[in-house]
Amino acid sequence: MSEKSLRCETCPSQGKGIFCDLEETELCDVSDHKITNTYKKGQTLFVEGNPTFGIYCVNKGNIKITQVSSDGKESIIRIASPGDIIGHRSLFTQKHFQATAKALDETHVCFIDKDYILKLVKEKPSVAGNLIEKLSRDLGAAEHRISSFHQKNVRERLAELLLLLKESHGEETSQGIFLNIKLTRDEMASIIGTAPETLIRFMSEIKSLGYIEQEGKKIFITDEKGLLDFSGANY
Amino acid sequence: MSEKSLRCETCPSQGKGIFCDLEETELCDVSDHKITNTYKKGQTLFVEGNPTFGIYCVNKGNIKITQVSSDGKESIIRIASPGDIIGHRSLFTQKHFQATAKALDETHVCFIDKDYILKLVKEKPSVAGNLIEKLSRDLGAAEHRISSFHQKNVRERLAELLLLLKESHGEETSQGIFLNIKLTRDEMASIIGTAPETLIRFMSEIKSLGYIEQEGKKIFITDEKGLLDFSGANY
DNA sequence: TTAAAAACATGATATTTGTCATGCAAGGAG
DNA sequence: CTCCTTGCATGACAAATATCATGTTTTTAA
Repeated sequence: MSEKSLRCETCPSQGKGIFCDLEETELCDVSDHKITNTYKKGQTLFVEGNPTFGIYCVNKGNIKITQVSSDGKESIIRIASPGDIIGHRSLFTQKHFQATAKALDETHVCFIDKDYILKLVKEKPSVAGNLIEKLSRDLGAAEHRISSFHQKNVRERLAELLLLLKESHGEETSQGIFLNIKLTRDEMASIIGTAPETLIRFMSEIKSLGYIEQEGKKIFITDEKGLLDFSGANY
Repeated sequence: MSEKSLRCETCPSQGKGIFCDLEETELCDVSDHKITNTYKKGQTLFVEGNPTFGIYCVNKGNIKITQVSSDGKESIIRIASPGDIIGHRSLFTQKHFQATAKALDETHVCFIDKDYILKLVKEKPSVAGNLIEKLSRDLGAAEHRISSFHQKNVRERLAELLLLLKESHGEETSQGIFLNIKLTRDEMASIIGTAPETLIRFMSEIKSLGYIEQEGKKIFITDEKGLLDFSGANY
C-alpha cells in the first residue's frame, strides 16, 4: 500500500495541520521523514493494543477511530479528515494504541516516525503549540460529547450529529447542504451511542419533518434552523 | 480570597504537574508570576462564557468542572485534584471558558497569567511536552468515557466510577479502601450521566452485594474484584 | 439547640430506548 | 444479469431508565 510520497510543501491540507507554521525548507525536511500510504475503504491503519511507532497525517479521505467493548460493540470516538493527525494521543502517553483506525473511504495518509515527530515537537515551538491547540480542541469536542450524553436524548444527539457533519463535510447544493461523507446507519448510531434501529427511526422522523432529504444514501440538510431547534441547541 | 502565595519550589504537588522538569531557579520564576487563592466549598473559580486570563494550578482540594444545559442540567466533565491544571483547554483555543469550575471542598489554587504561561510553553520544551502529555491523557480519559456511555449501562458506569475514584482518591483503611472525596449523590449522578434516584438505587444494590460499605457519607470499597466484574471491565 | 434546608432513600409509574423479527432495497461478485 | 450479501426500514415487545411522589435522615444556619 506504500506509494510515491506526497510532499508536505504542496499538501492541500497544509495550513490546517500542526506543521502550518513551518518554513518551506523545514517542510521539505518533514517530507523527507515520512511515508505515504493508501488505504481502501474498510482497511485498517492500526489496531487497539498495537505498539505506537509514530503519527499519521491525513491527506485525503476519512478515517474512523473506534473502541470496541468486550462484547464486541463498536464506538466511534472520532472521525479524522484531511489535515487531521491521528495516533498522537497514544504517542505522548501510552506505548500502545488505545483505539483502532479504519478508512471510511479511499484514503491517503502520511506516516511520520515517532523519533522524528518527538524531535520536531521539542525543537519547533510552533509544532508543539499547534499540537497543544489541536489536543485542546479535540478535548473540547470530546467533553462536549460527554455533556451531550448527559443532557440530550437520542433525537437531539442525532440532530446535533447532522449539524456537526454539516460543519465538517457539508457542501452547498441546489437541494440543500450535502453531507459529503460515507457513513452507514450503523456507524452513525455508534457515533451517538444508540442502536441502529433507533437511529433509523429518528432519521425518518427528521425527514418527515422536512429538516433533511435523502437521495439514496446521500443526505441533504434542507432546514438547518429546524434541525438546530430540534437538537435542543444550547450554543 | 487572595492570601500569602505558595511557592512552587515547595509545592506538594510538584513532580506531578507540568512544571515538574523545571530547574529550581525556573520554578522560583514561576512562583513570582502567580497568585494563590483559597476557595471554600461551593465557591466558583470561573464560569462558562467568561474570558480566559490564565490557567489555574490546583495545590489542595478538589474542583468540579461542569457544563450546564439550556434547561439547567449540570454535567461534571472532569474533577481536578492537586497537581492538575484547569483552564488550559480554553486558553489554547477559545477566548472564553467552555465550562464552569467550582470547589468541592476547601481548595488552594495558584493562578498563572496567560502571557506568562504562553511564554513558558514557547521557551521551555519540557513545559510544552508535559502539557501535551497532560492533554493527551485527559483526551484519553474523555474518549474512554464516551465509549463507556455507548457500551455500558448505568450500573456498570457506576461501578467504573467507584473504581476511578479509588484510583484518584482511594486510601487504604482497616474497613476497606476509603474514597476520600466529597461528592453528593447528585454530583455522582452527573458524572455518569444519570438521574440521582437511579444512581442511589444502584448504590444500594452494590452495597447489598457487599462490594462497598457506607458509614454516613463515607464510601469504602470492600470488594474491588467484585466491583471490577460488576463494571463489565474490558481492560 | 432547634428549625429549615438539603441530601438520601425507596416505591409507583411513565417514557425512552433496546432487542428481536421480518421484509425490502441496493450494490458487489461471479 | 442474477444471486447473495449488506444495509435500510418498520413493527411488536422487553428492558432500562427517568420522573414524580413521599418520607427519612443529615447538614446547615440562626
